[in-house]
Amino acid sequence: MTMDPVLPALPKNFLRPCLLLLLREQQAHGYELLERLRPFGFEGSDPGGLYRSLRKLEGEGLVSSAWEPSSFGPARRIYEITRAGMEELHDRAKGLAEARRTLDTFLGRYEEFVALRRAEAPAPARG
Amino acid sequence: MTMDPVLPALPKNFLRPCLLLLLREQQAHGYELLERLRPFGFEGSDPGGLYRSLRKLEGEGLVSSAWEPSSFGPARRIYEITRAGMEELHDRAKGLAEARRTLDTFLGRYEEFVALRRAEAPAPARG
DNA sequence: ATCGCTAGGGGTAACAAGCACATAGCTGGC
DNA sequence: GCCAGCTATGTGCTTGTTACCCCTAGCGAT
Repeated sequence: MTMDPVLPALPKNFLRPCLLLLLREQQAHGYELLERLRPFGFEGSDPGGLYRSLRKLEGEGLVSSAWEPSSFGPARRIYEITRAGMEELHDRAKGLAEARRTLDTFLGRYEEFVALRRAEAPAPARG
Repeated sequence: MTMDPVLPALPKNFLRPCLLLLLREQQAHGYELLERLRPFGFEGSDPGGLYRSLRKLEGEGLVSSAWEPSSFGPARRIYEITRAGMEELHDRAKGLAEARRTLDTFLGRYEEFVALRRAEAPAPARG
């Protein structure tokens, strides 16, 4: 059944550009990114996927990492965006801007039809 | 390599809501939908996926179909949206509106950073 | 009958997402 | 020492989606 109330319907590989953007704003380790990802629709879940994605980005040379020995807990792997990663981010941003335009088209036509409906049948069950 | 110039990065199940919207505007057969889908970022490709999606929608009761005997070519299957399909469309539209908000967040922060950059290093190579 | 067009459909391999589970280091209590 | 609990990083497994390429069938014209 899988009955979600609204379900986000985020873009396809959205996690990757989000990570690149966040790392561009500020280098970080995975656990921290998990928190900073929330405003982008990732509800704090799935650390596994996050780390996997980070390792993949590193494998592609888009981010680099180094261990940081922590004095109060286990060592962390600090991720940093590379120059190639920034270029990738630019490209993805272009694609996402286009996706937004497409979404606008969709939502525009959707709402247009809703408005039309309302005009045809005003106050269907009222009074 | 598979280097797409921009790559659309559309939402995950975007085809489905698009089909529902198009069928809500006007009933149609598959081949026609293939054309009408273009403004939504589907470059006329993959008829297979389209038909599969349509059959699935029908299996879920969101669209219904009937054969229309054509006098000048092979018969076509005409698809029509059902009431359940319209409700599904409403739900998806909510989700997509949320996705657009998320995209706005992303692009806002992205451009913010780009602008900041430009302020730091104004006119790098300009006569 | 066969070619070419329109229309509808299937198979599959690659990839992404989601979920649970495993590992490892450190701190604090006993 | 030892165990519990926290932080931090990671792996495995199972599904879902996507993308690509191929196949069938009806019809009109040659």
